[in-house]
Amino acid sequence: MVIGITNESEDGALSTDSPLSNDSDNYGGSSNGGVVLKKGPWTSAEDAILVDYVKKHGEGNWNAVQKHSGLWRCGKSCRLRWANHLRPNLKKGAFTSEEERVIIELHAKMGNKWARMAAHLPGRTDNEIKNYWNTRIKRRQRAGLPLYPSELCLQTHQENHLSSPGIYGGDKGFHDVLQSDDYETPDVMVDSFNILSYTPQFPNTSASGSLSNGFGFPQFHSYVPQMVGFQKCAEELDEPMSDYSGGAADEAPPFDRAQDDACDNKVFQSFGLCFQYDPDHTKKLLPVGVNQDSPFMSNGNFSASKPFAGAEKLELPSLQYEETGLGVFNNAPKSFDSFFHSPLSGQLSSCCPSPRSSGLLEALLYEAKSLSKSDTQFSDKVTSSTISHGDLTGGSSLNTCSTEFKGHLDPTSPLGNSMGSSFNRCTPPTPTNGSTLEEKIHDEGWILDGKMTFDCSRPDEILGSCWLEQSASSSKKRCHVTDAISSLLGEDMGDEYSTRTYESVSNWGLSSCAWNNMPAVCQMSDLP
DNA sequence: AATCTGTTCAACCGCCTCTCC
DNA sequence: TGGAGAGGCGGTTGAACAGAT
Repeated sequence: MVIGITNESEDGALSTDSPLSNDSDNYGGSSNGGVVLKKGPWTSAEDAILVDYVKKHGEGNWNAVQKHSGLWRCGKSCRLRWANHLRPNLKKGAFTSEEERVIIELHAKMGNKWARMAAHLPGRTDNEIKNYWNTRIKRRQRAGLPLYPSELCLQTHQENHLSSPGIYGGDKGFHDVLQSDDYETPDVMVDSFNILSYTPQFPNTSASGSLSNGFGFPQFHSYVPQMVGFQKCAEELDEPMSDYSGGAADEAPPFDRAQDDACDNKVFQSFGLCFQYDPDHTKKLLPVGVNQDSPFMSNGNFSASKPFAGAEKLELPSLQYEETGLGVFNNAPKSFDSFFHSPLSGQLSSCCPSPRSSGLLEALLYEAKSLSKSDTQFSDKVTSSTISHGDLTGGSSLNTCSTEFKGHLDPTSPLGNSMGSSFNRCTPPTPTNGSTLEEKIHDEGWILDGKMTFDCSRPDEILGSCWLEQSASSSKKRCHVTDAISSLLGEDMGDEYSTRTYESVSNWGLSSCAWNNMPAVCQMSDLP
């Protein structure tokens, strides 16, 4: 049976004898036992009916509203309307600065627990908060700002540092976490205001004296090229880089000194991945706090869906902060220094503002532009860097990148997969030959053919030796790259940028090496 | 003035948990 | 104990609006 729907004028006045419904043609409706329930915007008449009903019967039993009031709305819709718009004591209007502050704090601690957050903000609804947050995310993303104020990060970090020795100092290595077959996101259940955070542990790194703790802010989950920004900020602060990289045990990095917001932001934006620095160079500078549970890091992206404090059962990411998914290199200060002091780094920092809110495409363009400006100098590095750093590997087994590469492309990679996610996110158009970009990589060998050994810890070398040199020495491969990038970006953009963006692609690979915990030296051999 | 693009926010949907029988 | 219903929650959508071109 379909109940007849009457129409209601725009002002809510009923045009027929029933206040219910109407407009179902416009907004559709769901069938509930043959009754077509109205959907879409509520009219004032419907609101009045609902308010009247609640006054008489109280909240709850929403499915009974329809029966008792004749309001042709499903119970859920009634509940939502009441909770979000009709219930008393609702605050309307923009959030106050205090409310915003609370939201930010709460989100840092809770993640996307809108309802729980709303409980701390009288008069505000979860929907409001959710909308606000999503808007804020976009806004800050556009502005290239971190989601959370640095003070909050620092505060939270300090709390983390103090409150979670078991996590930071745990025995379970990051390898274990990452590589266990049954890896799963660790749950960190905490009291809402007693924050614990989870940061994966890395092997061969001391719980103290590493930058992991110091940089264990999600904001620092970025990528190496952007570290130049960090350096720059350090310079502005008159703080030599060594102060950071060689910090004493338990010494928090002096981010609290970066009071200047602009600089502060630079710092926080600049460090995506966190590195653990081993001063004796025998250990790798490993990405630390590559915490996929972080709201900032998932799939190499900034995710706002999770509290960086690690509260709550952690969720899959929902969005954002598409960080430039570029390289992650894991090595000791030499790499830092060489990178920082390389012409490339200088130009990167000085010429090309990092696309903070960029996604893969932006990252590509950014990288392309950056690298194009440093081509001359950079090429020098390229031609001299095809070396193997076996000394860094110790007894590490060498993995062929053909194997690892598949891992990189695995969107389920627990570390979020800079490369896999990049490809998967972008889902490049099918290249002309019908294969995907990934397939091109494998099948046509424009990346991997030939024997090649490179040091994953040396992005400059990888960029040079693996990709650039290959490309430089083989017009064919360069063309392949060009084609692939064109496919990825679309013909127009690809034409413009592809001759540069193969460097970026190499960064993805590099990033993936680190993220997938590859040995420091990756051997590209025996590949098609 | 028309069109395009971005933003905001109300509402819906699907999934999950809880409660009751 | 398990199934059904109700409610809650978070993600997503799309209309309305505003600003830019």
